Amino acid sequence: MSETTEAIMDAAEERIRQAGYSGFSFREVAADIGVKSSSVHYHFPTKEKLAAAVARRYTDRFLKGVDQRVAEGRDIVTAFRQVFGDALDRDGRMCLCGAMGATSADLAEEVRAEVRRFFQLGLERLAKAGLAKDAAVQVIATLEGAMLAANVLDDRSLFESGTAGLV
Amino acid sequence: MSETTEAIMDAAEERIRQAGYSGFSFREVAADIGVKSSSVHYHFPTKEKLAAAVARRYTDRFLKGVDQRVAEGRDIVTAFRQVFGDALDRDGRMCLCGAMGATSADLAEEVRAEVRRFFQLGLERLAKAGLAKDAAVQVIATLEGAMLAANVLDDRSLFESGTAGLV
DNA sequence: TGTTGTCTATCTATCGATAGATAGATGCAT
DNA sequence: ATGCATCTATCTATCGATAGATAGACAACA
Repeated sequence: MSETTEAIMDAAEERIRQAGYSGFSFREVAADIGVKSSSVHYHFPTKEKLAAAVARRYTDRFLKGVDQRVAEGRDIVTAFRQVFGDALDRDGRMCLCGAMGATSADLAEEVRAEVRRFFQLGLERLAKAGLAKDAAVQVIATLEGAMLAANVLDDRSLFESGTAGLV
Repeated sequence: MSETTEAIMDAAEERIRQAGYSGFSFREVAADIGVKSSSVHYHFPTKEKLAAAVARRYTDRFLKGVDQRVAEGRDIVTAFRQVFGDALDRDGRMCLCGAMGATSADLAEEVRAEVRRFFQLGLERLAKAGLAKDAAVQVIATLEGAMLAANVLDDRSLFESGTAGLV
């Protein structure tokens, strides 16, 4: 993947996490990295393709982080909590798939499928680690919701306090 | 409040819950109720004012539902869970303030304030009923997140299973 | 007659997307 | 080694559609 392609995806991820799928544009992403919007189209023919690629990369990176922490000996719930917490700290924003999933019904089909994949694989990881279905759903739900609350009220500590009961 | 004003708010609420703040438009709302977009502007001068009014009505209605259930003898967490569940069932969509809050950083200031109010008053109600701060945040977070997961995966039962652990 | 509400018509700005040109790198055949 | 062709990556310019917003005419009604 070329340098520009990666820069486009980075900028797009940040924009989407801030404003959602319908709230980001080729022009903004292009301006962020100092090219023209037509150049973004060269790398990603449509908005749908760009958002889908960003979502897939996000999910893969997310799961990799979880697996890594589990390999280091942490229990699965703590691993999830840390990776969500990192995303909140490092980027200071919503979960990408939470931001897009909130308008799931309005997403282009390919994007919607990637967002679904994020939740499905997350639940799968938790189930394979031995959690019952209810517990797995509760973990994902609480983490996503706590991230949302922390963003809305602009108070990072809400993520900690909202998810403390999980572990 | 006039009949048209109410119809506008109803249509806007539905649109926003489906597509978020930046995903709904005056033209769509107008078409939904069979008027022109300029007529919507007559009742709500700006998009910001319209969304803020819809959010305030939503929050007030939401809290009224909670209070009512508490008055009927239900415990506060069950009351919250039922009201969230009703919103999911009756409207089949995200929580309005969840849908907008996901892009909180991108909202017009007045709208952002109303979304904040929803979370603040929700936490306040839970705290007044005796819940510790951590517990209150966890309840709101889990309910919002479970609604999100149910929407993304298009499976209403995920809301039940994700929030069963709260009560 | 004045108020209320809706209309038509229009404005400016931006959207996603496309066409066509260009400059530079790469590859290959003579 | 030279010269032609292709590929890559960007540009400028533009498309039709749509966004939010506004002005002014018109109708209903008190």
